Amino acid sequence: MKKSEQKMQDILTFIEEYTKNSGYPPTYREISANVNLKSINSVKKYLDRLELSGYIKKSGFKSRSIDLVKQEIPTVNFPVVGRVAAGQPILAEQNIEDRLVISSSLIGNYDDSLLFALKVRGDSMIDAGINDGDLAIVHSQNTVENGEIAVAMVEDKATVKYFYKTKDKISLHPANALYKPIEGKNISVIGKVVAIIRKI
Amino acid sequence: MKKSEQKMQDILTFIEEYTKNSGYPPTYREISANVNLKSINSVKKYLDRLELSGYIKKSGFKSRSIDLVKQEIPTVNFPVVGRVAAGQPILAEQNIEDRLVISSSLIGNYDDSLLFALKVRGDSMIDAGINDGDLAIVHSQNTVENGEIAVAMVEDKATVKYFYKTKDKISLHPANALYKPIEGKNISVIGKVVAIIRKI
DNA sequence: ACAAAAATAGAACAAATGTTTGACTTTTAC
DNA sequence: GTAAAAGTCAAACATTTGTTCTATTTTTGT
Repeated sequence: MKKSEQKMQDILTFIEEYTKNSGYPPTYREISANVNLKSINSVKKYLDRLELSGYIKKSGFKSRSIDLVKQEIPTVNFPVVGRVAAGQPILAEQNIEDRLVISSSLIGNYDDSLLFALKVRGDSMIDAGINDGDLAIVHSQNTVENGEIAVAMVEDKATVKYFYKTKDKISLHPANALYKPIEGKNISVIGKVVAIIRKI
Repeated sequence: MKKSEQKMQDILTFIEEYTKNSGYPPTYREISANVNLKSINSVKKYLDRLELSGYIKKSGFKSRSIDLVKQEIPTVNFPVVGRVAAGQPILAEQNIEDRLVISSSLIGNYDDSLLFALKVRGDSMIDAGINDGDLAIVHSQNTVENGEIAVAMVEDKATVKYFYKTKDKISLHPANALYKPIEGKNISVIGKVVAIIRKI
């Protein structure tokens, strides 16, 4: 590696760290002081190269206007809801216990604002690999396809089950021989389980 | 709400958006032009208030030195490794297929740089709720406690199993009656499974 | 409605920051 | 090894940018 390429790398690293720590990018002089370059002009030349190479973007004559064109990992940000009370909207302020972030690629291509997480209670879905205490990532929707895992409200309580619908009724199937399917008209789907997360 | 409090809110929002879009914070004049304030001095007074209230931090006389004291959700960032080849270090460049981010709170209190993820192959751990295709988040370590779920190298292949050690041998137990435990001396633990993620 | 307090405006100022220039030194490529 | 290219340095410059000051207007609390 050329000596100057190493310096280019050093400068880029310094900009990244500085920006992360401060919340704003460094000045040319701050860079020069930290990468062992006594000339501000040298810094400018390196920054010009970094811009040409596509690592940063600058806006001429503006101070601290180094924009790192970083390849951030895309994420989704969603609330964890605690008890789901009937009547209330699920995402009401008082239901939200926490907020989490995960890579978008870990779930499907869903709208960020329609996602929420719910702690699974009980072992009724254990044969589907969903254990008591697992966190279910749920996409809010009023209907799901047959065979998909749904979150549904049954007698004012949220439950996670396989969803099946025939022409005359809806049934929720557990994945555990110890439990019986739930059937009835008074079942409303509130979402589809799109991912499961378990802390071990 | 007081009129000036609304303006304070507007300014904070503008700073957040500007910073997100540009990668660096706005100048006083840019703020003044965008929140309908013709005086730069007014902007300064608002920023002073915002700093007193703890919403931002400034460094006197520095340009664009508005640091948003945002309450970011803490995350960990780790690689997804593909095939695990024997001999090579697991985290070698060529093994890394992707990088993911998840909230720190979803795993234990582990060192960011020792985490990696591995796609689970087979159904040998299905009774532990770990299915074929699940993503195991693994903490690199050379030993685990009895009963914990480990990633171990067996005949040059990585496998996920319950770990048990007696005084004379190590055994790896599947969670599936169809499989038999693996025993032997030629077993090396490379990590402990700390979380499971499944995309449905 | 009124007085006090707060907010706004405009201008001038000083510090900082990016740019340019030219000479010198080191590195690179043959 | 040598010449060309690239990198470094220092200084001067122009622009941007935060700060300060004073007067005026608007808002607030009673």
